[in-house]
Amino acid sequence: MTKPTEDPLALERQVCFALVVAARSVLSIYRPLLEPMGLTHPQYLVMLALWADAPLSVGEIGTMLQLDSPTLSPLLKRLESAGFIIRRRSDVDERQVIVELTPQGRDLREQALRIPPAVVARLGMSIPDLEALRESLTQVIAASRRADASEPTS
Amino acid sequence: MTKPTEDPLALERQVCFALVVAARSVLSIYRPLLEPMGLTHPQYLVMLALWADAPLSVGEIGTMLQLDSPTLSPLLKRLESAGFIIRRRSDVDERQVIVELTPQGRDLREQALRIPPAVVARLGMSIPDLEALRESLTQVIAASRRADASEPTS
DNA sequence: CATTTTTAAGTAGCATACAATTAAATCGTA
DNA sequence: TACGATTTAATTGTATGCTACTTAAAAATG
Repeated sequence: MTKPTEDPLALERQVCFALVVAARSVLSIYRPLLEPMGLTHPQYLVMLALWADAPLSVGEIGTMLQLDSPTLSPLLKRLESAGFIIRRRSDVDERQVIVELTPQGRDLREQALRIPPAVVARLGMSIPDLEALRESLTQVIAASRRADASEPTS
Repeated sequence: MTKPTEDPLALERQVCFALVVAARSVLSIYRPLLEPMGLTHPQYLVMLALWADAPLSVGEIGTMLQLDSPTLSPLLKRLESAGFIIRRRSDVDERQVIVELTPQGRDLREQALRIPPAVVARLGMSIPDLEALRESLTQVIAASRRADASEPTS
């Protein structure tokens, strides 16, 4: 029974504040689980994309993860020096860089299978609650994308 | 009617992926609105905390925003050189640094009042939907904090 | 009262994100 | 076919976040 504030700038009313803190909080649960695998969370997301559908171009990974080349390029370099992926220029279109899994990168999937259940266990939230949250977040993502699309280009 | 995948590592099933992308997407809506004020989103959050309850120590801001001193220190320096805040050592406890608003920082609140409605407008989501989302996120934050608290300390 | 422990900020180093720019390859079209 | 426009990555520079460590001050303890 918290008294509702009328202040529109109250921290506890800001959806984006809740969003940012929730993301950071959940990431802090992933971190110790991913660390033994030698992956950060963004790197883990790239690996998820590759396990689902390798090989992928940098651009395709960017579309799937909503990340740009300035973020992906150094990240992919680190994944390559870790031995999980290989990057090569496409023969068909030399502008594109194709990202492929190494056997080592493929093998990592085995360990990754333990991550989602471990996260759910540590969170202690019900699967339906998490499902509902994911649906809700997907709506926000769609809404944001619409907003971006209609933004006036200078 | 998307066919549900049985793959537990499918990107579209990862709550944390949705969380991270949603946060980034909504931030991209704030960015052009905050830029004319000369604020980034984390800086905006610090200002919200100060508008609500200045003066605050660095530690108090960290508690409210769930941020540590390594993040806050440089951020506060930038807010200070922008002329929005002043930092001074506490007289009572010289370990603490007290953050105070400048008149300029106080005045900025006027412009900030336009931010929340502008974000809601651009998102195009209903207030009840946003409220429900915020509630849901607050649950996740609480769950994460419990998980962190119970984490075995090495 | 002296020493140890704890606490509050800050610094150093690393890994994202993002805006702006660059470089190279491809495409479209005259 | 030549050439300007577009596309794909990468690079540069700035601002978070986080881990590990440092410094200084306050608190606790013998």
